[in-house]
Amino acid sequence: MPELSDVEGFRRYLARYAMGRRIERVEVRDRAMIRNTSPSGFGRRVQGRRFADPSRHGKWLLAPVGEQTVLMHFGMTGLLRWTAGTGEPHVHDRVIFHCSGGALSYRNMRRFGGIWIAGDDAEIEQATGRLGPDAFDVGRGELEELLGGRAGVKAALMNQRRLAGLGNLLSDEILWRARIHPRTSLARLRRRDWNRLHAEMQAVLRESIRHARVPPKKAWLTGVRDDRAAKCPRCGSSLRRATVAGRTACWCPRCQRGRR
DNA sequence: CGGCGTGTTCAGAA
DNA sequence: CTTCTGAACACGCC
Repeated sequence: MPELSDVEGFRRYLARYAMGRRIERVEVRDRAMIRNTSPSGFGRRVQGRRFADPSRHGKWLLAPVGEQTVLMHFGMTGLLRWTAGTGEPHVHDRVIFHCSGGALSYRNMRRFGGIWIAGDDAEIEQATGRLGPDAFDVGRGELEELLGGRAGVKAALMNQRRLAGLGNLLSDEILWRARIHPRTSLARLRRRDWNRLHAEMQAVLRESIRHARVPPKKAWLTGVRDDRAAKCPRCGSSLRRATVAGRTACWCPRCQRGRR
């Protein structure tokens, strides 16, 4: 699930339900999900403090709690749930922040990702690694500078050190709309390609954030890509899929002409 | 049983 | 250093 737009949804969700609440107790149901300290050390650093206004950088959610920052990464199957905190937890609730008036669950089926605690910017970077600027904030000129090089365009879009937040679905959607083949080398992009790439990136992100996911609309690649024998929503050609940059990419061989 | 997936990381190679 | 590939991680669903 989680790419930039999903995590932005989680950020708003946390702000809506948990912000301002005092953390009474942290229930660590899977200690492997607390990634850079022990469950008890984690608890000591956040218990008795309140969730403040959360932020997001790429696919990372940063939730200030007192002087500390709780960092969450959602892997492929993570999400947040706010509950009354009184019933049986869900099987995949790995960490539960019991607050005054409810509980925030970090749920994650496949257990990729996890939760880190950081006391300053250096510790934040230790957890996240170097991240490029958030994709939603990047301007047209900046995009070309950030992605400079000769990598394939899909690989570059998904490289979190260059540009933070885009994953497999978002990069495919953006490239499909911009009519650029995912294997095209950055060095081959012309000015008009860069213009479309940036415009479509902004448009896709804006609409995806509005839906808190990449919307599976039939007019979008994401709405049809999972069907067998899927057809391009724009021209009706059979979509092609293959491994690009280590992921299963989906594209239209007619709209997105291949150019190495 | 085998294959697959909206993510990251590491080793190894070109 | 850059870039790419494959494997690993973990779990549920075909």
